[in-house]
Amino acid sequence: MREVAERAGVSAATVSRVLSGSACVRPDKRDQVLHAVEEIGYRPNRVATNMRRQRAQMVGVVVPSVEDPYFSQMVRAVEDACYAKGFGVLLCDTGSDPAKQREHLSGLAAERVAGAIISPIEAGAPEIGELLDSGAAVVAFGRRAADPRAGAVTTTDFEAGHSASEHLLARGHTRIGFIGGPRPAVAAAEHQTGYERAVGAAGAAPIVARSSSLGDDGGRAAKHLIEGGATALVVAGNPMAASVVHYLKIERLRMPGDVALVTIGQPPWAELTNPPLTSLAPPVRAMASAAVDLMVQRLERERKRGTRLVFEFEWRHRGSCCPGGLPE
Amino acid sequence: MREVAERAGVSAATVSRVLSGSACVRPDKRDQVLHAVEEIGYRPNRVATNMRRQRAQMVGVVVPSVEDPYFSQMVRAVEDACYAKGFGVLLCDTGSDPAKQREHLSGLAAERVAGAIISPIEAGAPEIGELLDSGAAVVAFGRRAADPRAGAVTTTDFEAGHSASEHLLARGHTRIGFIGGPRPAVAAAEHQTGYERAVGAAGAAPIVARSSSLGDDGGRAAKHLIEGGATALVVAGNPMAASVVHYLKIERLRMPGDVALVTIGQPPWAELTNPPLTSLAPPVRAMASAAVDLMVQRLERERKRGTRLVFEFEWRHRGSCCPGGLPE
DNA sequence: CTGAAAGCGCTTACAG
DNA sequence: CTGAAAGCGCTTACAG
Repeated sequence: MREVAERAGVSAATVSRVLSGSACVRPDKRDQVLHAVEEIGYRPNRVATNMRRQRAQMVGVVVPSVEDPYFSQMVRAVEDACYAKGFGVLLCDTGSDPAKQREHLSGLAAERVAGAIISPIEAGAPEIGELLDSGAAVVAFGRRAADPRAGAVTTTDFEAGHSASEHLLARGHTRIGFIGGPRPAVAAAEHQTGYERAVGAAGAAPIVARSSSLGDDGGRAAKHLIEGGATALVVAGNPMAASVVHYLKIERLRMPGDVALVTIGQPPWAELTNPPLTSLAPPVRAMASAAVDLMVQRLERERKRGTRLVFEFEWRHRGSCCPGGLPE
Repeated sequence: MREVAERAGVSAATVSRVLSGSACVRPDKRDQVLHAVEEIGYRPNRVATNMRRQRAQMVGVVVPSVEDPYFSQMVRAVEDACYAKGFGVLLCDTGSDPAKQREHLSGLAAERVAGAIISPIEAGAPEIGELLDSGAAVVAFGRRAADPRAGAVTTTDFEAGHSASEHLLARGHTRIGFIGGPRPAVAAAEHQTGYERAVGAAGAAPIVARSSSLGDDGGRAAKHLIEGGATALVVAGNPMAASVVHYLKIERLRMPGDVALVTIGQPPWAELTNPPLTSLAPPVRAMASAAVDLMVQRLERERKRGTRLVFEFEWRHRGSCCPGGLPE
């Protein structure tokens, strides 16, 4: 920058003002600066800018696994929105490991990111507070964070579990199984509660299998439930759904004949299975834009409490539940 | 940090030395510092560290779309390796848009990232040179970059196109179609050349449909080729494969009876279709670790030319090609 | 409209 | 082993 200033015959301050457009500069000087920038091939050093501003133009995105299409979509949409607003995206994949999540969260605090959009495994991790203390605008995605200062974009998870179950009950199923995600996930717990309430209200007994990891043992869970007499399954989460579908294929169990399936989640391959999957789709893209908007709002005007937004799932009636794939 | 130094009764230099472990410090002072850090809840400011070091402890990862499982896997594996080595990951999704790629590349240069792992749409984008000029260690992933200073981790794309075609020829197919990715992709061009060579050597005429976008019109391409008499298809890329499989489902065309399919790529849903997909799988995880290793090597000892590593595809013989899913 | 100057929070020769 | 001091490349009151 000094070089540019010299060559343009102005001060560094003026160069800065021209480049940032922060103040008016006489047109001729402006042109000289721009010219010098061109000649030298000057590239502003963003590290220095961040240093000066005491804040990195970046937002951390914390997810349990980018390989889950739910999160790939989310990351993609968040990246788009951030890019449009001039933020870089610092991707943190926790692999569903609480320890790794904690390290990533502290890392983001040390990095002085402007904001973070996190899908917390541990909603109550103290590092979330640390991140907020560092001045970052935090928005939880899909699951709420315990800290009230964090905003949140969530889905109607209880309702999803409930209506998926009712949908199956309405089709005459009385032995409905539930396969959900690992314990700490708040959303997964709500899916299950919704399921239990619906099934219980119908006088049926809930039969639940819960997986410890993200989908690895969905097949085993399905086997367990089906041997226990289940004729229908509510399956929450894409990796879990993949694992269950794979198991059914191997066992040559037909959907919906042998087992009816409703999945909570919307993997891109839902239409490629035979039959395609009836599912409750979370509006991931809309949620992602909303999350970034919420973050930016918090950045602009300081607020004490984070705003919470709730999105509804959308039915995708396809063949895995009722033969024709038709609703009701 | 000043506060910590005061409280511990030492200089800032000593605090820095304790925290970075860069030099020996008398144990008692060390403890005092650590204690003060604890008390104040001091969090080092990484922005300042980066500023001082003139380099961010970060690596940029540039991909056309994280939603393509090929890249989700790649990003995940790269993130893992970077995390282990203490680097943050700056994710840049270009949406296959050359202009966005250029902006992202310049952005990474401005950000003074230590390195970058890029899957270039435009292998010859001058911004790659700019990034290298900024001092970053650049490794191309899946496609080579034109600049010789960049390392590369690629696959045997020509061979894949060739052997996929030969596999189908060996099964008696004479009218084999090829559906590949958009033009600028080097890998896609090589797949096609391999296909053309194999088909040509067998005395058959190549019939090619190429998509402009990443998979959207795979169905249309398939329709075109099948109406043109193709009894087998080589399909390159996950999004393209999804689109083709979807089309075949809708048209109730059976694999491999009506159309035999070999895909180049290995989506996680390859085993969920009916029948499962015979494919040539790129060893994405191994490639990703190799890419990070290459990057770190370049970081440690300055070299003029980038190393190039080539990986082979692995056959996954399943049902979409020959009924039993058996090889040969 | 513009420049001189201070300072963001670290790290690292340098001297002791 | 340790401290004082310089400096990384910007931005921004402040004074003119």
